[in-house]
Amino acid sequence: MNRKITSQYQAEAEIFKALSHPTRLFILHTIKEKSYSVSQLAKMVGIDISTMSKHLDLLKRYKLIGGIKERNTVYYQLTIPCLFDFIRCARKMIDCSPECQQLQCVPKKLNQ
Amino acid sequence: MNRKITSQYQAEAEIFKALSHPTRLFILHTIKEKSYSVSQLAKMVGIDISTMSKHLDLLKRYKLIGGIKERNTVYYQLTIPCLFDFIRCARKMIDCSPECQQLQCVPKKLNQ
DNA sequence: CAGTTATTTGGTACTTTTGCCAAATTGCCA
DNA sequence: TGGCAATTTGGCAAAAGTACCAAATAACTG
Repeated sequence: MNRKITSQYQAEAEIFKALSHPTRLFILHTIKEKSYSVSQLAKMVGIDISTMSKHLDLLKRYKLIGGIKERNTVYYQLTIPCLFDFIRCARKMIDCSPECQQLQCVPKKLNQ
Repeated sequence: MNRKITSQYQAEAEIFKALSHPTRLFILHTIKEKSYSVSQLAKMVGIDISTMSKHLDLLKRYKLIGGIKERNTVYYQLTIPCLFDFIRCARKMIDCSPECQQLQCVPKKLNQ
């Protein structure tokens, strides 16, 4: 059954993995309003340009962002507008715990 | 600035990381309707019980699931009901690409 | 209490991810 | 064409994640 589960959830897991690094979340939030170049983003975060390039490449591979080349600078921008509906959704979930307690949707008997 | 970004997006990134493994997504979907024990889940996936225990522990650390002990078996269940609103939301995003093309929300000039 | 069952923890090996440096590539401009 | 600027790629080392086995723990049962 291992194979079956893998194929079913692999793709989904990979998207989450793409979103599972602070720098990449920063990128997505930062280029939401305005495109930035690789070196601009690298400077903002304080990491090597090549490292930033690789983060951007990863996001590009999952079609979350895309780059537009002007002269010899690549400006990155969001490809999927609904990405932020999603992230808003994620935050709602993350903040859910207290709400959950109000709504009493925590399992009745939790061992500690 | 590195520090600032880390603190701001670290927590969010960690939640995504918790969701970035096929087995853990399987767990969440499987215990949605009905609680299962560690060994039951391990058998379904076809991995070692100790490995499954560690996946469950990770999800528990992020308060996504909780365990109820009956006799000497621990049954795991979802803690956050809105988790699936979120996952539905994630799937919508993942399936977004074709929609996006219809809606022409792909950047105008994408270099390949 | 001794044995059994279920889970967790510790240890180890393997793989993947991340980040830097250096080198290669691409495209502009004099 | 030669040099410059921006980005990408390759290589390596450190860190993190994953999976197994074996041992430890916890809780029931005779």
